[in-house]
Amino acid sequence: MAKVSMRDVASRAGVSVGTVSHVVNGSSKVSEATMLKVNDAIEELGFVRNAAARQLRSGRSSSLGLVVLDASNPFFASVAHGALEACDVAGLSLLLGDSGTDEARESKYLDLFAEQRVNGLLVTPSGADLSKLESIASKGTPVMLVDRAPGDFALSSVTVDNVAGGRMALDHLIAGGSSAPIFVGGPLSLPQVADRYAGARDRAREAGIELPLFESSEMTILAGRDVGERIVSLPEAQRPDAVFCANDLLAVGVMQAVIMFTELRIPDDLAIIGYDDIDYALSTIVPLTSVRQPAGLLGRTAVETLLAENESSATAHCDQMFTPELVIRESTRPV
Amino acid sequence: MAKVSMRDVASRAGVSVGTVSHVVNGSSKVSEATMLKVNDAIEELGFVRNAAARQLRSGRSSSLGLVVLDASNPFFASVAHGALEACDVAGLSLLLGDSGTDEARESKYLDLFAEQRVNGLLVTPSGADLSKLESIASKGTPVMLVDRAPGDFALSSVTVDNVAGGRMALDHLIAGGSSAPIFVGGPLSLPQVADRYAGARDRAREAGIELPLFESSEMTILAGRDVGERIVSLPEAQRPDAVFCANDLLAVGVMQAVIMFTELRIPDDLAIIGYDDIDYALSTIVPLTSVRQPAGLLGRTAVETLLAENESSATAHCDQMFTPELVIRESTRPV
DNA sequence: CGTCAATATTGAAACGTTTCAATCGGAATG
DNA sequence: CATTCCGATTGAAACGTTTCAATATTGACG
Repeated sequence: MAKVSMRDVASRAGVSVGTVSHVVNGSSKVSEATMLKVNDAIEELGFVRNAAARQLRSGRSSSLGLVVLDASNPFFASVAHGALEACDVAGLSLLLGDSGTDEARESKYLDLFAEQRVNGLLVTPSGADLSKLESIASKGTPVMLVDRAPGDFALSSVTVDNVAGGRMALDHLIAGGSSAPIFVGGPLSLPQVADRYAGARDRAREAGIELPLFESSEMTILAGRDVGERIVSLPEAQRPDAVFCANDLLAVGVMQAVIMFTELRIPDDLAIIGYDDIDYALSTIVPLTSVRQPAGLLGRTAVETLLAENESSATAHCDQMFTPELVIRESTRPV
Repeated sequence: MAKVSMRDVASRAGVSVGTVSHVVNGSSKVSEATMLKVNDAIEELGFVRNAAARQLRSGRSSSLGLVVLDASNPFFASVAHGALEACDVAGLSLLLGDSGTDEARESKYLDLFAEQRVNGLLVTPSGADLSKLESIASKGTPVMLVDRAPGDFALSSVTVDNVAGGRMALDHLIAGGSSAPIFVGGPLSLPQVADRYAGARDRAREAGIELPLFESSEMTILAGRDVGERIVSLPEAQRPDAVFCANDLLAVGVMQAVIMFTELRIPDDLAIIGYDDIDYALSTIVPLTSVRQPAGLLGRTAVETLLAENESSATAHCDQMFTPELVIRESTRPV
């Protein structure tokens, strides 16, 4: 066990502790010669700086906290991945928390991270009440909401524009000639789903068509397959010519039902468009057109914005909204 | 910004700093009355203990480091999830690192975590040379390899028995009546793939049959589809009656090729079995039989073992190997 | 050779805890 | 009333840095 402190390095190199600190941090001019001596001593002794001590003395911490709803969900995994990239270039460590959409656990992580005096907090909150986060932010720890709008709370956020995404999807379907599209997604209590539907319905109305809602119980492949079975069993006159699904998993489920139970051709008889553009989207039987959400970018931007806010110690809150991007593949008709 | 220290709490409560510490940590008997006073003061002032200071003084850290190959990969996301659960019960924080299978980045995280004086390190190493990890471990920081055997290096590990998993898969195929199975997977330089193949081939030989290898370039759906196309274009006499894929993504790809290009029925004409049992496995068109790897358990066990080793400060290294589990669905013939 | 400025180096005081020997105040005992 | 003992409390010394005013060293210049 190496318990080597700057004191040891200093005495080995024949200089003072202050000088060692300067060498290690480049905080002040040090002559070529002493620098060499000190670096040699560090090498020989295997000195490793003590983050706790430096943080205590300097007051600056070198870590960020990230609390997600479910670390094993690919979307959040990508968010974490992106956040990590940004931390990397800033030389920061990332503390990970997983609330499992449980407010108590979320709160526990918040407390834990407060003790660590993290430089900032990235949180996808579980509940509707963000007052604890607000109070943390007002005490000086920058807080950034991820994939969640702040509503009335005074917090910064990084989100993706779900209304625009919904509109985008319908735009594409209509341009491809669809005159009887439907929307699949749910529950509508999820703000993300509600917004996507709202955007899509608006665009449909502009074209003078309705956008019937086929609500799903959750956002999984199986739920999508259930809805798909409902769709294919409709009388032919009521059958849609296009389906917009609130995420890719639903779209995959719908596609499976269509292929298993009908002879309908995709996209000729029925176009399908998903949302998220997960990795599996381009690997479905008929490659899936999808509205891409930049999960990694979300994480990276959250970190960068937080750091920038920290820098400028601006008190103003900043809401950053990304515009999703349409990725056209073979499950929809070309325009 | 609340900068409240124990000193502030102490003076507010009219006691000494030491007493506050005892109240906060329950480290020594404190009378009911003072305890109340102190807790009141803490509440009023909004005191939060400073992890850096306590770590510096006590020498004990309260965090673990986890370095994975790719944080956005669902397998590692689950590992992280499991590790987090175990940290949770132990009251530890988890620092996350993502090497992207780059040894330099891995090394950078190792250094970063060394500065943080983490209580232990969980690592899925990128390269073959584990001497840096070995040296870290010998300096006193417990290191646990995750999903990777230590080979000749003196390190503890938590893995899943890939040989047994491969054997298990073939066992099931043969029991279902297969007489001409093949193996799909690659590159064989991945120890995981090589072991699965070895186990499967052994079992096949015991039954007096060969297990031809269809090597894939990587372990993705697309690579699987490529191999699938090769398989379906074989002359009928050479066509296998069962396919064992080194992971589920490959299996999905093979399945897609079979459904797209042939009239073969799964499992009657061709059985397919995958590996990992990812969430999507039960959502494929024909639900996929798979050899389940307990990713979450892997992470959780890694943390628990590491903590236990830490406790006992045992110098002996411990290799823990899980046995995978066969999950039978409709893509294989029942026995 | 003396002086001055510039540049390198030093020393010591924090930072907020934990920890432990020392002290205090009572209650119980003789 | 003096003593002993015991639990509750205190005070101060670390822990390993950073930081900054103060000092030492150097080189250039007159």
